[in-house]
Amino acid sequence: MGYICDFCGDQPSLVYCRSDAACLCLSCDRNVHSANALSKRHSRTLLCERCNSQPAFVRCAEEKVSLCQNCDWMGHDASTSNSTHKRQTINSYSGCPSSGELSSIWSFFSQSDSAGESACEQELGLMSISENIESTSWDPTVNTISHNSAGVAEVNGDCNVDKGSGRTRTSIPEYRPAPQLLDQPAGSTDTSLPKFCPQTKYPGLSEDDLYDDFNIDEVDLNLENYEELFGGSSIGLVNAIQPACSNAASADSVMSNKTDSILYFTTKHAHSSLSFSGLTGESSAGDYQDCGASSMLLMGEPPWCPPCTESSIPSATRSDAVMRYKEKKKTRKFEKRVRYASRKARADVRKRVKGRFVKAGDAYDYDPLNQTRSC
DNA sequence: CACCATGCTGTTACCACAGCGCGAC
DNA sequence: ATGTCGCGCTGTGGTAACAGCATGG
Repeated sequence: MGYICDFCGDQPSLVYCRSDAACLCLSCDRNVHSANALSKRHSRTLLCERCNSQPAFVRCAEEKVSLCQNCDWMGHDASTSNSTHKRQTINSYSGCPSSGELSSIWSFFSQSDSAGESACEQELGLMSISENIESTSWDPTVNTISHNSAGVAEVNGDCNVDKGSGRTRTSIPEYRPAPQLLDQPAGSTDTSLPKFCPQTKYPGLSEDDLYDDFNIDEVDLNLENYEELFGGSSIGLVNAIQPACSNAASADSVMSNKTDSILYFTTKHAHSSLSFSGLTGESSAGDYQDCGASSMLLMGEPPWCPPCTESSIPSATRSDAVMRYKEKKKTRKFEKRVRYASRKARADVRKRVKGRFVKAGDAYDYDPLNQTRSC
């Protein structure tokens, strides 16, 4: 990733698509993400101009560079004079925005960066998460779990109203093109810094839908069933997170509300880099940084995690949400995705000894075709 | 409370080989 | 520039082995 567009391999990359884990030039970004409805839902943001590999989440007004969380920390450490630099959050976007719309989100974004209007822009030139929101079945009150949902731009500005149901989404702030200036210096990190991460979209239960096209499946590979999601096997993960959370609720209180905390983790996991299992003590925050979500595991309390999870969510609402979540999971398909049907076909008929493939002609104890033994 | 045995669940390695990708020519 | 060849790697499923956790004594 980085420097050159992953798609065309020609133009400098400018945009990072977390769904595709790809760095794209603006032109390819439009082309790729205008392909279908699912790709339009991909959340994209600018590419970090320092490391050229991570999604940027903040714009340093002084240095005029877009930075990922890691580079921001490195460059604006409290011990340096740079810590006083004014920085502006960089919102992510979905859909197929025009350069003008990008400029409206990112005041620093120059329309000259773009290569002109595409057919996609002319036809679909709106960025929106409304489609995603509509698809969610979660109660809006559940979404109040997250309070930092300003991360996604809503150009048509009606995100507070669920078009499908007409319900008011009080928890989702209206998009304001005016830049958010970060007044606090980066040095006062611990608790404040992760909270302004704009990349984290609606990390409540509705994430399930927002990232349905790719993330949840990957989560499901690791957390196959509901019992595991809500049961003890995740305790270790939560406990692993816990020591890093300087001001988070105690592990006991977290686990006392298993459903919610595991859902928090699940959605975070869905947001963060694809594999969590490889996280070791030697790993740095930057290694697992996905602009906030994953690094927050290391750096502090997630911004969407309310100080008191137990009291802020009515138990009826929670159980209602859990019930819907269970139903939804039930309807999902967890079939293993076979990439090469021909290989599967061969494996299906291959003779085995204790489950292992044997050479053709050798003795076997299992024949998938006729269930007989050769010896 | 600590320890141990038992049972259950989830993960991983193993095997052969067709087919794919890539470099060399 | 294009086609051919050879080599190395990948991925496929059932099973055993192993790890980890929960429970009861």
